[in-house]
Amino acid sequence: MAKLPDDKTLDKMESLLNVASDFTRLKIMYSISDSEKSVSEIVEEVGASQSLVSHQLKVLKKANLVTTRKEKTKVFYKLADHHIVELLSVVYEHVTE
Amino acid sequence: MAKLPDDKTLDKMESLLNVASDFTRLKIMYSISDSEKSVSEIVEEVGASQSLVSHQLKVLKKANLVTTRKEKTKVFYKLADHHIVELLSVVYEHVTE
DNA sequence: GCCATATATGAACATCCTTTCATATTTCAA
DNA sequence: TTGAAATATGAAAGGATGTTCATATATGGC
Repeated sequence: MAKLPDDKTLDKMESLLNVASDFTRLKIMYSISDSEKSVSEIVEEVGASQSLVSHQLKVLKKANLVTTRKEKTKVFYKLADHHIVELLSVVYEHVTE
Repeated sequence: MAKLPDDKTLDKMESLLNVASDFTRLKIMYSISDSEKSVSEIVEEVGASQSLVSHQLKVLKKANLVTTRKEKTKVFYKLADHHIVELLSVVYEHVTE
């Protein structure tokens, strides 16, 4: 395994893991892992309140885990890159083996 | 990407990510990623207090991320399996690309 | 048994986080 | 421009979490 990363890198790793480590946000990430979805669609799929989903989407966006596209009154969210899916896969494999 | 896992699995994923998402614990995991180490060696390498390291090792052990081996007065810790290293790698790649 | 070393534990504190509730903002249609 | 739909925001409550400090427990050598 590689050497211990410097503190700055470890900080970023901690942040990423922190953002990923939430039940609601995990559901949201899975919800948009196939294709982009509007907030209301995510709310529907995830089964959480509109407010909560909006708050958590903001967290995900601030951490650059998702990107957005606006169309009329709707806002579509999707995962920022493939690393996110890989991360979810590795974690999923670990807990379901 | 796969379907949304059931709540039980998501709970486990959340727990694993939660445990991994801490600065001190990340350092500890890297410290023992090459080979097993005693608590005092980990304390030395990580640069945190003995108490903190012991507390966090307990967290890691409870989550089954590490295993232990006792020898005389020393306790050696090592990563439980290869998934942990993979997880660290994926996260590292994401934040350093 | 007694001491020194290694490790673990418990309480306390401060900080951060998730969630809810109420409300604000934006955008379009009529 | 008024209303409705979609999304975002702010404050507040409640619980969880990381860290420190002091102390306890265990183990082996003498």
